[in-house]
Amino acid sequence: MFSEKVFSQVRRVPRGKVTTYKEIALAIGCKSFRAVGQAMKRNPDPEGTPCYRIVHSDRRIGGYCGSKKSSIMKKIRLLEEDGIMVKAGRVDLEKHFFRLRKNL
DNA sequence: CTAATGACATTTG
DNA sequence: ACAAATGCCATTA
Repeated sequence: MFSEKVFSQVRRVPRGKVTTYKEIALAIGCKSFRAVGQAMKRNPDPEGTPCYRIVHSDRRIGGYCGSKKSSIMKKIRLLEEDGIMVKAGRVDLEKHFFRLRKNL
């Protein structure tokens, strides 16, 4: 399943690190960042798949579940628990960006 | 198979 | 920075 591959990448992300939909998509082998997000929505947290570590490429958090603003708050909370400071829906990708692809 | 949608990305205004 | 438009892939109706 496509989602399974997505989850695999997310699990590879260590604590205190985040990754982008694009990276995950590329790491999987396609360019469907959206399909990645969908996989999350369909599976919020199957068994150890912290989707809150997934952020946009613009340093935005985006959503998490349900609406938007209300959901990012929870994401921020979880990210802070991991040691990632989030300000106004922005994450320090340069500090906590985990590269899934080996070569870069 | 086609149409529509989605927690997106990128470009343009 | 935001809005709109376009592209791309997967899933669902």
